[in-house]
Amino acid sequence: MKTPSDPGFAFPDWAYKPESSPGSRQIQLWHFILELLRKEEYHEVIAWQGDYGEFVIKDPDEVARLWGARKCKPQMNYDKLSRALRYYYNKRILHKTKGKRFTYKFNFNKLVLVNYPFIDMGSGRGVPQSAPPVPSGGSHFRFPPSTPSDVLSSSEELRSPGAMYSAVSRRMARGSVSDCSDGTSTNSELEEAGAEERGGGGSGGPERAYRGLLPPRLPHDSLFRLYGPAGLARPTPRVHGDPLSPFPVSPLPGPGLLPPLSPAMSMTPTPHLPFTPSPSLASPLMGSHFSFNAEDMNHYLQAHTQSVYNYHLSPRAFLPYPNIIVPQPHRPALDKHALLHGLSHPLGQSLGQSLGQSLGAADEFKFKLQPPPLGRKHRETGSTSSASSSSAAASGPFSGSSLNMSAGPPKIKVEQISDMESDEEVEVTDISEEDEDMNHHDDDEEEDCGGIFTPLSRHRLLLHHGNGGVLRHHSSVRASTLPHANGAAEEDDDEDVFKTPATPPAGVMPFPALSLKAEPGSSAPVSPGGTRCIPLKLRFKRRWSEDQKTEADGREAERDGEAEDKKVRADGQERLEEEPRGGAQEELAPARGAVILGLSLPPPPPPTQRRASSELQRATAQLSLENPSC
DNA sequence: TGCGGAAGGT
DNA sequence: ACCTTCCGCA
Repeated sequence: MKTPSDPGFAFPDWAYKPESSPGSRQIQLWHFILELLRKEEYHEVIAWQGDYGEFVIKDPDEVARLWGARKCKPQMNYDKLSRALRYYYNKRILHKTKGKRFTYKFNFNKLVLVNYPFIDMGSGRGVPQSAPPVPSGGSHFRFPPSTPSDVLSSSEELRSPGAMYSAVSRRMARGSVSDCSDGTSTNSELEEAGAEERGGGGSGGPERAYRGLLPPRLPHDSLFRLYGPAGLARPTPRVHGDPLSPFPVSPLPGPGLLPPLSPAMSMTPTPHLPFTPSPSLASPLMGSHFSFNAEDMNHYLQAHTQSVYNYHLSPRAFLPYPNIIVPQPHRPALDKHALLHGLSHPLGQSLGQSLGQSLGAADEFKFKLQPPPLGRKHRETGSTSSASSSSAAASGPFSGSSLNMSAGPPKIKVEQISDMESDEEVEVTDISEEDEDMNHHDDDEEEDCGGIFTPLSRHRLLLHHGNGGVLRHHSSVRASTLPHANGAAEEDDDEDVFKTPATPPAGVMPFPALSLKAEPGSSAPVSPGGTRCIPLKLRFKRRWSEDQKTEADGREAERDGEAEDKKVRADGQERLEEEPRGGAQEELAPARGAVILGLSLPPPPPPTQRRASSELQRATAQLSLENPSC
């Protein structure tokens, strides 16, 4: 199949195809939905609601019309659109919120938001509820078990928890946009509409901010600092450079090596990933997740919610943003790495591209994560979730993140090892798109890809990177080995997704290699060599130790929240927020961090965290929804 | 309303 | 692969 190369790392197709990108003509429905959700202009027709990732189609006909316009299918109607949405159930991209009309919920874990930076779920602003998606609890995310579909897919598609973070970041990076890529596109109706509203609305504010989020890759250091490594302490490591990497990159290898894929990536990964959740990823080793301080973690968490973050991004996403790339001036090492990875220069290239190209194009990155899980379906029924949850957590959603790229030498694949049946797969997605040019004007809210990377963003990104890097390695490495710790994992699949968060420990890391750069104070750049040189093992060990500590703390935190999901809905979002807090936090934390990195995120988080969220939200990029060509 | 099979298109 | 279209069932 797809696998291109052997190796392995493959993203789900849907995650990273270029076509999927928002801008592209081939935009996928879920991408489109996210785009609409992120735009205030459309909040009257579709908006985040309640639970994290939950949205309501307020005007089905209009949404269908917009979708039809985007796809040049004038005959589109809600009946058809909803059929398409139902297909997502099996893919686990979406679930239906039972009992609520026209209300669906994204399974962020799987999504690759990458592509969408915009996702912000909530802009909150306008929207009433706004808040969407963010999970406060971070972990909570679980979906409701309900869906049978969960089953799964095995494919790569879904599952990877860990990844999420990355995704987020990526998204940020990307910005969205299609336009960027296409250049042309974009605009169409949506834009039009948007324009109108915007003008009046003021949407500008937040969104713009959002853009900033993503920084280019470089930041890791910065990020790191921000949060302070303190916690971490780990000196070393850090990450590497890439920040991003959530994906994939290569894992292991050297750390430093790879630069991150995309800017986006950078962000994400790093930090935290929460854990590794996925079986695959998570390796035993990892268990620990990376460590960051608790505090740091918390921050992250707060900032975003984990869940959301989990999305994977698609590779392409990165591409778009040229800017993202790393700022750092030099980084020789990176370059090299970049090559491997695909990332290349800072500037221009977006990771994505490179990745694709380098790796081989088509598959671009192949990060393969794991094989698809089989079992889910069976389990679904059970829904059991809770138990699994923990386990799940472990494997969690996030785990996916680990993506790895294989870049260099070490290639680490993330494949599952055995494949057990478990499900967990890791996904990784990256995003890459090509970036067009570097410049986009920021201005636009909508389109600009460029905007995304504003300074602000950068900072944040940086943070992520720092941490992330380390983690990733672990994860990646581990992934291969790991079995799920929990047996439960199997079951959860569905839930997994949501759960993800919980496990803190692990760490997540999904990000592989890339990140690793070193960072420390000294030079940012990690040289590939350098980093690599150091034995990874050592590094891991160190981390591991730390992680373990953390884990211990965090671990239990996880809870499930299964029931909650469902219920939550009923209550409303609010509940969500509350729950998470307790023990969950810790767990979440990692996740969140990711989020932060990533970026965008959903909506507003809970009150406490809101601020972070908001920032994220702001960051959101813009995209154009419709397709001009039609 | 919502689900999901089936056929077909790209 | 990802819908789009159509349709029967609940």
